[in-house]
Amino acid sequence: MTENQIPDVVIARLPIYLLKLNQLLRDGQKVVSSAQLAEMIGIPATQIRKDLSWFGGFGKQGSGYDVIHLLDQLKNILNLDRIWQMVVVGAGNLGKAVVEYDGFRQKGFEISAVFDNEPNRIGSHIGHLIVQDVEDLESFIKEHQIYVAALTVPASAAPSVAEKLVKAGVRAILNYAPVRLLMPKNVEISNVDPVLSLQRMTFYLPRK
Amino acid sequence: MTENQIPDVVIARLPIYLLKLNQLLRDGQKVVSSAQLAEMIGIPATQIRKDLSWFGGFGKQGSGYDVIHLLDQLKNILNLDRIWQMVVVGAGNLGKAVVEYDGFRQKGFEISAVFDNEPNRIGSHIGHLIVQDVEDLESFIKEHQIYVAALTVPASAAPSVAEKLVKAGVRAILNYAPVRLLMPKNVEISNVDPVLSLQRMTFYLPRK
DNA sequence: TATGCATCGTTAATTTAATCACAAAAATAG
DNA sequence: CTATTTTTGTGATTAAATTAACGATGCATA
Repeated sequence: MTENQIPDVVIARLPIYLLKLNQLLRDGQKVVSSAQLAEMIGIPATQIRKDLSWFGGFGKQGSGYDVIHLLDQLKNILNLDRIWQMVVVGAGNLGKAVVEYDGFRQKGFEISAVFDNEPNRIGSHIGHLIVQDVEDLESFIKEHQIYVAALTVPASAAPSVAEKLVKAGVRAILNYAPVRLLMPKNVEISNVDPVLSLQRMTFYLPRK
Repeated sequence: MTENQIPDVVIARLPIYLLKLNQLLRDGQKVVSSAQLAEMIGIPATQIRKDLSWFGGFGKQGSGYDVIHLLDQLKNILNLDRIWQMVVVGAGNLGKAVVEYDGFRQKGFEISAVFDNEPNRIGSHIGHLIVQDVEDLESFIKEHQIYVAALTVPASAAPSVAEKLVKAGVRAILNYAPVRLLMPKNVEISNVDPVLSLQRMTFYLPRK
């Protein structure tokens, strides 16, 4: 039972390749070598080739990778050859910013509903959406078969809301709350905490 | 010259410990063992001990770590025993959200100015700040000795603005633009790109 | 004060990831 | 058509990170 388990770090790099390939596509470049891609991204070429080889050979010896073909393949691998419906829980400033940010839709993540528990927020408009009562969260997720959610509630509320999301069927959570959520291992979680990033970087700064 | 180089991954975990310790402090817990901390965070206890041991022994055998003391030590290690002044470049929706988010200030990162290049934004108010002309960015950074910046401009503008920041003296950039910025290695960069996180997670989702 | 238990700090072992090195394939030039 | 160059894909190697193991130390209890 030696399952060909692909490392997480490899998966995490694929979206970066995707980003760069999209840029090359816009620039009208048809073919790219691992060396060129590597230089643009700032990692070794051999790592790109190794990463891609987990999924088979996408390149052509002597010339490199066809940009469009590699893009298609990566989208396929990452399950990005479809639109993902997504709910946002928490309609405060952060939730509002997430809903109004157009980058999600552009990349295939469509926000189909926003929820909150505060009566004065429920019913208000954010973009083209109307904030719904978090009471209706679970039924909405089940009915619309939602697998992806963004969590923009305060840290104190995050664990219980996350649990609700998972119970209803969500399998990927983008967590903006400054807490670490413990999840069953069939649920993916990504933490968006810019403060943690800053706190990491200050380690390397001169001590004034 | 066998410099005791501390791995990046270790540094990246310290802010997570900090986050949890702050929570324990608020909960009034005085002492915590590596095992308890580990369980709360969801990583092995031995990793926490190993990580901390890079910086010396902070714990007491038989009982564990004094929460306040460990907090102090970690803050010290991460250079968080001070306020960091920070500029934000880009006063669009994202920049506005960043400036209005109170979490930075609460954790010791004070936003001291916002810049943009659009004439109709320059002079407008965001929170208690007035949007300044990006022309004045470099002189401001030099004059106020700013080392930290958040970049909330469009992807197309990000590389040139980043270069300006670095030239003026910034050494840590929180990059919200969906591009990979190549930086000299004495400059730290953290990318905040929730779409990349989503694209990573969808790999693990059932294929519909 | 002595005994047992809890927990750290650290060295060693194991696992995982990154890099090297090169054969094979395709393109290009002569 | 052949030689040369380019570039991939991958097995082998090296490096790095994680995990395990355990001695040493402090605490609690009788």
